[in-house]
Amino acid sequence: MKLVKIYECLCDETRLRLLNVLAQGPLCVCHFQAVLREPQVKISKHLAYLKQRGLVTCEREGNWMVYALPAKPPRELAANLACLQDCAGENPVFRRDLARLRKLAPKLSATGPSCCATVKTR
Amino acid sequence: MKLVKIYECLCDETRLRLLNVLAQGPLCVCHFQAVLREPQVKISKHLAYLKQRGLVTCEREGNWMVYALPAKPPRELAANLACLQDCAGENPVFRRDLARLRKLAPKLSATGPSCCATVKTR
DNA sequence: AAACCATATACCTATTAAGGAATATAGTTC
DNA sequence: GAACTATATTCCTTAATAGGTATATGGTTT
Repeated sequence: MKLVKIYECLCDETRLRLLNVLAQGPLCVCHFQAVLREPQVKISKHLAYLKQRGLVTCEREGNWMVYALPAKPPRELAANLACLQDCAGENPVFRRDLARLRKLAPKLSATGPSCCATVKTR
Repeated sequence: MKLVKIYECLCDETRLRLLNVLAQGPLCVCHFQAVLREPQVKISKHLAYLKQRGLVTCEREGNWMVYALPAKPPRELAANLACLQDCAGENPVFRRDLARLRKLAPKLSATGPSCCATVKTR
């Protein structure tokens, strides 16, 4: 994976927020909307951008699309995601997102992918 | 320093190469030209870009402009520069740049800023 | 199969950036 | 001060990206 391509993915705030949230576990688009409070198009397009460059994977579950970080990310990606985690803790926006995610968490399955689909089937 | 701004600086290959070389120590523009084998305008403009965003500092020494990484970079920057160093080692382009820098090194002062100016005055 | 839901895509506009050619600037040397 | 050197800036063209509105797609439910 080309280093520049990784950084291109990281140089947009919305995408940083998506990746920061994803570090906590897989999530579907509608939950991203709730956590980031951004319109569906915006979220969807940035996820598509990330997916095309291999920064995230996705899987359909019924009506929902569940996005996740790659299971075995290449070295450069792993390093940069770790670095992002390291830096994101200080930023209020990222912290607020994680707070909202946590408020959502009780409704999510503890075991399955943390998504609407899982919520529904339980 | 905003995280996104850092990544904006990192998402261009020329700038990555500049920063990779700078990790070895300060350097002037003409040496960057020799190491990267890129035209002066290109180097100069990318250095200006980096400087404006605080990723590098510069100081005039006679006719030469000596660029360097900031003495005390903010946490996020330090983390990302370290990460870059960690990743760059595998990339042939970065390695080749460092090899060219080393070939230049004997001509450079061991103590002062590794630049033409220093070379001249010794 | 029709209505419905979550998500993706197409199309548009505005902004940003990259690269090159030519020229300007700041400092040095004679 | 005139010629010279290293570097910066201006101007241009081209390409990429962000964001929004509207619409399409794929799967589900009734």
